[in-house]
Amino acid sequence: MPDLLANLNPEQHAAVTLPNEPALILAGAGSGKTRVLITRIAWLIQHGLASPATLLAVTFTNKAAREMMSRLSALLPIDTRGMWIGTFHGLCNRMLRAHHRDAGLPATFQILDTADQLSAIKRLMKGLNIDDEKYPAKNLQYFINNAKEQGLRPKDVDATDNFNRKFVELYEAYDQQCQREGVVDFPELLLRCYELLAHNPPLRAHYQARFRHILVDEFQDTNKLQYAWLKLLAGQTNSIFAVGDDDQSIYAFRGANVGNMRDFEHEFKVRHLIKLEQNYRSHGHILDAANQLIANNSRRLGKNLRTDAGHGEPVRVYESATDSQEAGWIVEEIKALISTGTSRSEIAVLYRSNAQSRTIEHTLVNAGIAYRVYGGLRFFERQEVKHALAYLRLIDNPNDDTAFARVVNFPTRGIGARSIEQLADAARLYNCSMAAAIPYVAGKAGSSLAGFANLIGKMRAETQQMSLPETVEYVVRTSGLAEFYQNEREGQDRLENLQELVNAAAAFVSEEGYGMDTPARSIPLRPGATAAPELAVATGDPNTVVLDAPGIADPAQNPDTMTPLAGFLSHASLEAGDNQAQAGQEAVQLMTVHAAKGLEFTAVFITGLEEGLFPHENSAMEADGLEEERRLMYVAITRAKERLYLSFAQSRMLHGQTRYNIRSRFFDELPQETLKWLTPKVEAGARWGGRSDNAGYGRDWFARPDRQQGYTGAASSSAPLPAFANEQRAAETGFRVGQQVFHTKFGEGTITALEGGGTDAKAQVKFKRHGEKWLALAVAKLQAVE
DNA sequence: CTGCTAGTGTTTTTT
DNA sequence: ACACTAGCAG
Repeated sequence: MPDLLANLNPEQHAAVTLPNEPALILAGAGSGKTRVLITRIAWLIQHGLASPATLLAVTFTNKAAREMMSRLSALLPIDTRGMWIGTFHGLCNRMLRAHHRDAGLPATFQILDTADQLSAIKRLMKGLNIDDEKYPAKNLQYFINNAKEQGLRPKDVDATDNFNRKFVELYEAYDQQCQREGVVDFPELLLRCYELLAHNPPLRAHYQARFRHILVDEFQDTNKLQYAWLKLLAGQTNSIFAVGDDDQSIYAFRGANVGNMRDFEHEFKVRHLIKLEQNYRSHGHILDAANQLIANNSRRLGKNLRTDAGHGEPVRVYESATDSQEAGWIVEEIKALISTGTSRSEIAVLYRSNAQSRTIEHTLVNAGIAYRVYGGLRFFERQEVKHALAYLRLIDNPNDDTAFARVVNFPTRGIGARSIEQLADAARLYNCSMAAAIPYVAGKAGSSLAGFANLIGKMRAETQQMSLPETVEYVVRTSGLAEFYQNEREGQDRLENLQELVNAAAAFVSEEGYGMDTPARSIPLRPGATAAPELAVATGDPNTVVLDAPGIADPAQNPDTMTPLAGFLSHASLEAGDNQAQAGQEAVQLMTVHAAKGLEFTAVFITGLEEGLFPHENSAMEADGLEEERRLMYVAITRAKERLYLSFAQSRMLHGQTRYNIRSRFFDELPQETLKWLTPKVEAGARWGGRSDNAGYGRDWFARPDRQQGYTGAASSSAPLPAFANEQRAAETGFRVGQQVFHTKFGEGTITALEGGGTDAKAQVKFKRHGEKWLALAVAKLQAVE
């Protein structure tokens, strides 16, 4: 029996061996959070306190779920496949498939990803003749998802004004459309599952009796609905083992509610609150910086990281004039790091927003340094892959209008916008799907549509006995997609991706344990399994089935669980694939701070540390926005193991305009003794002439004279804006940065910087012909050009 | 039906 | 700056 508890520190040990009672583990960055979670599960099983079937472990990402399963099976010789370890959405999908009738869904219900959802909403609004100017589809999408994540159906939403009433009305129409088409969006998976349990006492009792141990990772990221779902599953008797870090809560913008941690503590009367504060990642100075920064936040649960490693190196700070200079310096440092033996993949360049990567990428390319950027299109989001999936979806569920609209004329088969409009009208008239409305369309349009219907019908018939990979290959071929991309000049990559989709289907079949020949659209009984593991309450023997609630469908006998095809389509929606280019390559890592959460690197650059950028200006308008930015900075700092660089630039190109920024307030919140300024530290007031505070925060950076200003929110229009440093100078010197000026000798130019005050005031001017020059305003005769 | 142009948006992101 | 989309001309 492996000693699971060896090498755990006292807090980790205590957390792993807690009794089965509500527990909150406050796990600081780099404190071995995942290890505790996994060891806890293994320990429960090893000591007979739980069986794999009575455990439920929830994560936010598939990556985290996979890591949990692989590390768990490394600790204990168990098959993690049947265990309820997964993402909120994945687990809800599983439950809804098993009980789709109770949930009011067809067996083949399909999942709309965010893009599918938006096109479904656009289609709906078009049909209802809604003015997209007045009610933008994107806003409606946000409104709907937000409502669902609060657990609100249309009838529950408080419609305070006509505008909101319209949104509620559209929300209702959207839900009806989804229901008719047999599709669910992401938040619907959770809400539907929540309602399934809430409205079905025997089913709820069944799952409550089953999941004696509920473990939640990244608890600070849960939203209201996810927390409500967890409470429902826990019931009165079960406990939740929640692991999280309020200081790393950086997803409020997508509905995460840190307050859930406090609520959980009170509502579950948590007696076991354990803080993991021993950090195994970073050197001392880095942790000191993180600790002191985050201490500026209020309403924390409270935590201070400590390390046994020494102070290590100081935190290096660099100021540059421009963003390209900043990039140049980063590249030089990277070269130096590489030459002293640091692996490229151990170096990360972090930024607040994606737009910042461009300059850095350019500079890296020119220097010939391999890098990789996180983010971007993922495999199942590629258009050719989505096209192929749409055909597969239509085979399984002809009512899926989103899939129908996507491929009815792709590859082109003479079905134009007019025909599709006619068809949509007919579908609305008969309240049926577009596929079902085809017979009602007359004329030429009708016959070409009938041709498409025949194609889908033929595909459905001929794939009846095919395995999943065969089905995918057949569809890619028969749909005409393969031929289309074959003939397309730039279609080679897309063609390869379609082949990759066939491979993905084969991999899926093998990973899920289906027989390779299992027909894609039949309900399989997995070979080797005497029954589905889902409802097997194993008491020692994992193959012993004890259905502890009579009348609850056993997925093994119930023809209502997922077919390989439905499973694959779910998989494609729920797991869009890797979004990192050429994984595994020895390359410098470029990513946003958000994307860096959970990762660690020997050397980390945090770039663009400027007011307006980091903290981001938009955060000033949001409640607790600044605190979230600070947590983000905290996450960024704690990624570094040995060496941390902080940099900022005086000017930066953004959205085609040069912006002049002052350094981030975060510099003032760090312990100065840990910082080593590589460029002279200029006191905040000095550059701009006597101001010591960080003015300028919250300014509307995007004001553009050539474009009409849209609605920017109440906060920006009603609250008086603080004075902006450059404007402050403008009042004293009569000039401002960005201003066009004329000089008798150098001609026309633009002011790029202002410095000093009174008789010492200087301006840096970029002349069209003579380059950049510093001019003393008292001497040079600069004229403003209007 | 395809290809161009004008217009627009532009923090962070998973499912 | 740049990428994406909607609308329209060919």
